[in-house]
Amino acid sequence: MSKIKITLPDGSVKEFDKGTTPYEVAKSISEGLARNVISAKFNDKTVEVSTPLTTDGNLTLFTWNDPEGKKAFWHSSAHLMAQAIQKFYPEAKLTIGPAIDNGFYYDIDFGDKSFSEKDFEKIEKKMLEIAKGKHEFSLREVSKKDALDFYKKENNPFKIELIENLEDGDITFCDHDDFTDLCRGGHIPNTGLIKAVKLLNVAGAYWRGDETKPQLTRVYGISFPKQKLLKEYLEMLEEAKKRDHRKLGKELELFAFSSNVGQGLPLWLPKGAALRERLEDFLKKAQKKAGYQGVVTPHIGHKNLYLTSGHYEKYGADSFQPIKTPKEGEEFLLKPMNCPHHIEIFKTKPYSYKDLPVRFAEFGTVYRYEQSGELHGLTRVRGFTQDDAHIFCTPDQLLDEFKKVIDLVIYVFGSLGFEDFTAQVSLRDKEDKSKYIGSDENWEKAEQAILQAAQEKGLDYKIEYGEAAFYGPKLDFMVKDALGRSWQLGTIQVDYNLPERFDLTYTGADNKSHRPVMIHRAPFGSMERFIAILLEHTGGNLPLWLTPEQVIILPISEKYEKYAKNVLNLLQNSDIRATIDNRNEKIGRKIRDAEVMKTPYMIIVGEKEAESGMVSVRKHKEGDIGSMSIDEFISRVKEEETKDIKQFE
RNA sequence: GCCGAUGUAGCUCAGGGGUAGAGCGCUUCCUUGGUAAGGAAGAGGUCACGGGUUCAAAUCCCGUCAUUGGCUCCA
Repeated sequence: MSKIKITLPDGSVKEFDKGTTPYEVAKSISEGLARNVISAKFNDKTVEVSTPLTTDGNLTLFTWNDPEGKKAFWHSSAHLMAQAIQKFYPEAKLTIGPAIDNGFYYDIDFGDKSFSEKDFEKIEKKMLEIAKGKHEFSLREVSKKDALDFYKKENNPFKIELIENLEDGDITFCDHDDFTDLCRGGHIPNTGLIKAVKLLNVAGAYWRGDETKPQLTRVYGISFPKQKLLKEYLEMLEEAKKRDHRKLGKELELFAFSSNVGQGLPLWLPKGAALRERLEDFLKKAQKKAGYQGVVTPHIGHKNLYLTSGHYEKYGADSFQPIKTPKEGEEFLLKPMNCPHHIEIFKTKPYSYKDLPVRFAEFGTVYRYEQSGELHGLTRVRGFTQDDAHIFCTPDQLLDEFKKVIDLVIYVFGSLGFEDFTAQVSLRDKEDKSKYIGSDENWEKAEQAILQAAQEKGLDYKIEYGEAAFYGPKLDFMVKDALGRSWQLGTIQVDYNLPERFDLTYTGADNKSHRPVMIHRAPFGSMERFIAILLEHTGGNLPLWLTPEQVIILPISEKYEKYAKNVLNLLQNSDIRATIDNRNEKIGRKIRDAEVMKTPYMIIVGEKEAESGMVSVRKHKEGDIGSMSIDEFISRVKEEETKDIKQFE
């Protein structure tokens, strides 16, 4: 029998009989690995653990602890779920059922039947029941004709469409138990490994993600090889709910919504407004150092402005509609972005190349008509404030300016503890250029500038095609919320096109007119979304320099209120945000309430303190940290307040 | 916008064809208490809104609005 050489990830090469399976390779390494191996990759192609290997190559074995292992596990679970669902809904037409980051889903056309959460329990039960049968997943090749015949018999147009787009010879079916599905592979050995199952939710999803195509029912679920892991996962979800910014915003009295004002229009309560202001001040300070100049522009702009910019053509129909002046019938739009206004500021005077770059910054509030179903807490709203700025520079300055903005974004993120962001370079859709304005040449230059800047800054970025703005490519900084959903916060965009549309010029050293390049940028992205994500990351335990109330003074009884007031004055003189809790409550109660409100420091004052002129300090979550002089306490707070914030250089 | 779910007191929620409940919060009184909930009394709700079915609707049905999980979208 001929032999094949298998290279393992550690570089070791072993010889096996031709036709050896990954499972057998695992077994040759250790029994334990063989028990746990659930998926494998051979020469960068996902294979089944039972696939016979017939050539030399690199083999990687995966267990549940590898992301690839989980993927195979969840993908297999999707098959199982589809099978269980078809037991109750024989007419349901299956489409696709992939693994996702946390679990799996299957998109199913239930026809005129409906499927809802009420059905979850019976499906879960059925899945576990089938799983116990330890049915093997086995992959087999089928001809295109046979595959089409199979689904024609089932009258499933979705699978037929999928198969029609596949090459003959490249089509495989996966069987387990009495269930067969079109599938390219990547399964666990058998259903028996699936020990715990939970369906999570149902949602509508368009076939192939296309709004114009039929809507299917997407059933989400998750599964585990141990019951305990499911329990832990559900507990994790519960914990994440506690960090939901919508819940924290209510509890900490930061913001609210009112249907009388309108959906997606946040109301900032005093504590939230003050929090925003501190963030704004923080950025303003850094921007001042970086050579930005503040500007202020109105909340509306003439429709012509957006006709010129191209925004009207692109978004006009999906925006809040123009406001008209009563007599002249002139049309104004609520501004959906600040760029055209800043461009008009640039145009108020002629520029020499010596004047550039100019950087106009504004915390500009904008209004966008987001479809009602897209609104989400503070992360997706209809009225929000961008920490916006536009840099107008010469083409020569572009790279350097762009890199400086990257520094600023990273400074902002670092100061607020967002270490695990993803940098995403958003480029044009290669296939469909009609969605964008401007020449190929301009786009080429702009995209190259971003890529070069990102590389030179050593950013670990990924490229997404089709995610660019219509006027230029972007570098986006994405951060996840408590539930792992990714949100774009900071953004930097290069724009050769709007300067052209608005005919912006500066005079060069050659005394000729030249076209400046624009950088659009917002390190926070928007105040609303940034604060939302900040709350979810900190669980509401904001850093001391940001937190609404830094210190609460808790008198033991009303006898010590006078001393408490003295302490309050001293703290306030040192710009420490403090209040007194002078309710007629016991100290234990006051402490509990302050802990619940996540107030970082509690000062307890009673007879001892009033006599000695000291304060007893308790730190949130940590408890009593002893007594100290008021001066000592003040310097402690001041020190902690500044330790998170380094100056922007 | 689409598919699904939800909407009961300021908050968190239970209930459910016969006219409204709890805990917390709030008000008043008692208590002046040393590191996570002191005690008592009281006020507070056209059960989101609009229709329909019914002798009777907060409850069932339809619509609207809002919230929410996704999809689509995101200048």
